[in-house]
Amino acid sequence: MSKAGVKFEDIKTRLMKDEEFKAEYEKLKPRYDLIAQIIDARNQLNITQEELALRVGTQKSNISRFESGAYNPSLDFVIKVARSLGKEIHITIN
Amino acid sequence: MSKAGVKFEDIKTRLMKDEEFKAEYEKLKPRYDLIAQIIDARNQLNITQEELALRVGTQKSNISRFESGAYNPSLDFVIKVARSLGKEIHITIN
DNA sequence: AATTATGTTATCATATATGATAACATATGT
DNA sequence: ACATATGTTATCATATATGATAACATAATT
Repeated sequence: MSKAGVKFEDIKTRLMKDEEFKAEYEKLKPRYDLIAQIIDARNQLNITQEELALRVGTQKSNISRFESGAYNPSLDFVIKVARSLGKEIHITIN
Repeated sequence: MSKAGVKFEDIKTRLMKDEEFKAEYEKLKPRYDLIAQIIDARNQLNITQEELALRVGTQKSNISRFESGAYNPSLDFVIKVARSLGKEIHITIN
């Protein structure tokens, strides 16, 4: 047990956290990527969250909530949003 | 109003239904396409719904329910399933 | 034909997504 | 600085996704 320096356990804990973080990130990435694309598309069209909400048939608060990534949306919801922006959604696995 | 033959209203109704059907189909298509890909992937790996359920951390009945398209799954759920099959999921809009 | 593996369907409990409203924060324009 | 537009956050009610178990159907294997 060295008095000074970094303890192995600490490193391990930290690496573990990095691993956990990475795994968590990988899991969330597709969702965040999609959200980014949708925000992009909305900005391209120069429409507000309120206008998008109108098209989708919901409230601006809900669009904000969605764009913030605060929860895990259903497939149909994201499809609805994308189509309200005049976009088709394509999902592939490989 | 012709006694015989097809009435315009009927055609209109039918076309309307076709439109509705088409719209409904277009809305559901991304979901069904994804499910088809996942069933494909599972078959490629030659694993059962039960094995997939095990990997996902759920029950075989739930995988069956999902593959049947009986409901509107969350993004995270489909991501989880795809990754349990060793696949990454890619979502793009355009 | 009998047994086993696989998939389906129904049902319940629980967690969470979604719609909705309102209050607030912040940016934008006059 | 004020007013307006835009986005955020909290909260509630309701619908629905999800986990779980069990009973059933059907296919596959011996």
